Amino acid sequence: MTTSMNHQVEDQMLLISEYYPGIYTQLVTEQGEAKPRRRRKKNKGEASSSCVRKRKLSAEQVNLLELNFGSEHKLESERKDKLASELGLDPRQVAVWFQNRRARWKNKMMEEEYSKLKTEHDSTVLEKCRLETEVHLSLS
DNA sequence: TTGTGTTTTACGACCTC
DNA sequence: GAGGTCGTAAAACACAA
Repeated sequence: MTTSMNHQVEDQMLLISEYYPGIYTQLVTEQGEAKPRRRRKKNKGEASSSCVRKRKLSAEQVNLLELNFGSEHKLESERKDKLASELGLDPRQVAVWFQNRRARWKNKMMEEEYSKLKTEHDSTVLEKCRLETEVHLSLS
């Protein structure tokens, strides 16, 4: 737990734009023309037919994954294979875990950035009000 | 219990390099 | 073509009523 806390602090010290330079522009398509994504078909194949249910990763597996994510958010294939064999997982699972983890991290960073901007905005509005009152008083 | 909201795992579609 | 993001399905989990 303490290590993941350290990673959280490290995370906060990095600017989100360093990792995702196009983070904001990616949200809006060019000309605002959003192409509707096609719906994913349900996988009637492997998972359901072979009764392989989605299972949660163990705490140890998650710990090791978090540790790796803390040191590097991107996953090269060599590292992916190594991690997968260490954890007894499919390399695909490791890749998916990293994808999802990056998405969660990005959301967290966005939330932090939003609340930071909101605080700045609020204090600016307050200052504007203060200055307006000051001008008002000096004119009357 | 069970209904409901949230989180986690997984994947398809699309994008970028 | 490999590996990324995005959006979403569905299982797993938490928890109030």
